[in-house]
Amino acid sequence: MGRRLSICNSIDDCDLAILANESSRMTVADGRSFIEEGEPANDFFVVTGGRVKLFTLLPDGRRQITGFAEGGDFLGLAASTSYAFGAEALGGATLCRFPHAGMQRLTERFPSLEHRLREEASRELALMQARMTLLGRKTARERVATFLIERCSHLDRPDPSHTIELDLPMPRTDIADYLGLTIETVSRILSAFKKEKLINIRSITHIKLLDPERISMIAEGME
Amino acid sequence: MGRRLSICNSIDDCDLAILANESSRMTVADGRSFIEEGEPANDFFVVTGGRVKLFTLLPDGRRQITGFAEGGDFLGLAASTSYAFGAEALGGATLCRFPHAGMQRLTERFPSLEHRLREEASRELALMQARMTLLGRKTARERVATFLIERCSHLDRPDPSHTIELDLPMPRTDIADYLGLTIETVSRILSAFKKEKLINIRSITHIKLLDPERISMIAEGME
DNA sequence: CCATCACCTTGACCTGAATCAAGTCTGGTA
DNA sequence: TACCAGACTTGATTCAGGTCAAGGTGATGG
Repeated sequence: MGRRLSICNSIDDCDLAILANESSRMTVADGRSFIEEGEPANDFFVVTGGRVKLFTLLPDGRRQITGFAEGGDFLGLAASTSYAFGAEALGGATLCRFPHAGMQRLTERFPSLEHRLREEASRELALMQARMTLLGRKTARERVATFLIERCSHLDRPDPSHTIELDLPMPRTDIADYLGLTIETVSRILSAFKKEKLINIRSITHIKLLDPERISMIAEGME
Repeated sequence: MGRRLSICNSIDDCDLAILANESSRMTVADGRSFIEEGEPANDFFVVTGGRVKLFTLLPDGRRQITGFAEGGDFLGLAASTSYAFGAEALGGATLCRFPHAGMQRLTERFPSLEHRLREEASRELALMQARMTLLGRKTARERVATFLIERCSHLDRPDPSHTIELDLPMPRTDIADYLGLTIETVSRILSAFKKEKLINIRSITHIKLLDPERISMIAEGME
């Protein structure tokens, strides 16, 4: 997710008035949820600011975070009649909401938009494929390493130097639920990485990768 | 996957000649692979007969099976420039191959096809969401139960009676790699289910669900 | 009709990550 | 400056599932 063309770009002669007509802006406060898993799916969303987490729940409360979304990301493709996931703001977010009906009017007027949506879905599918491998086959160390590397690709300016400064805007609980681990395990492994001089933990949210190369290797199970 | 409309149905005045022009049939023998992960993605595929497994690999050979596909299923959406997965026949399969260029000609002529592809991708996304929860948060028992229930939905005639006969066309190794377990664990849990009178194991590939209701409960972690 | 081989099951044991249980750190409040 | 609450870390212990190691089973061929 992140840093790629917004859906507007697929509308060559992008008539922004029409686009605005079919959508409405909304603001979601930290921790507030705006998509309920299983509810009828009536809207698409585009994240315009802040961050959002997507998740599914088991009846007893176990949670799997299936993705984080930020500015420019598209939400709601993983839904037929009802949403296959819940979504909730992570530190406050602003969204653009597109009712399905309106989106359909848009795709009729701008056929390339439909193609754009498919591309978006494909990209998401490819990511999920990798995430299934992470959840099904990687060790805890590999998962955390993968997570760190993944976060790097969300940076605006991929630092040219050898060390990379990372901001982890989500609490450990979310990282754990994203990686299929417990918070304790995530914490322990970050501590271990620190002891191994792979990272510096400047604060809870701010981490510096001292050896991104090596962390990538660990992420792929090739350490 | 399975038992839903083929892409042809989105072509209202379906000109089969045109469709045939843009595609080629192929046969893949048992165990032969026809998509290599990471290779440039030039084709879409539709499974017309037999079965296929999709998977990703880690460098050391660990494998995650990300899905099984059968008649009518569409392959290749989870790809941008290169395939995000490998694919291999499971007991022999026949496929229809659509080069991207040809597919593009088709979507130009039949715009609703593009929509159909997006729907297909959405459906797949929703399935993957559930599978991530399985891999990240479910116990081995829950995974195997989920697998059995999932297989039911692939049956032609969902048996009206209370017990359901299932055919598992894939070896234990594939089930294990699909569920993120080992073959031993899969085997043990099937034996446990048998001992608990939840299933009968008539042969390696043929299983009878004696209490589908209860198995569903286990699958959702509510036993 | 037996041998073989591939696949599956079962058992014994081990281990990575979960669970349970203290601490510690941080930032907000008074 | 001290207090508090919530989030994080760390340690001790447990346990689900993995690993290692025999057996079983059933389809194929000699």
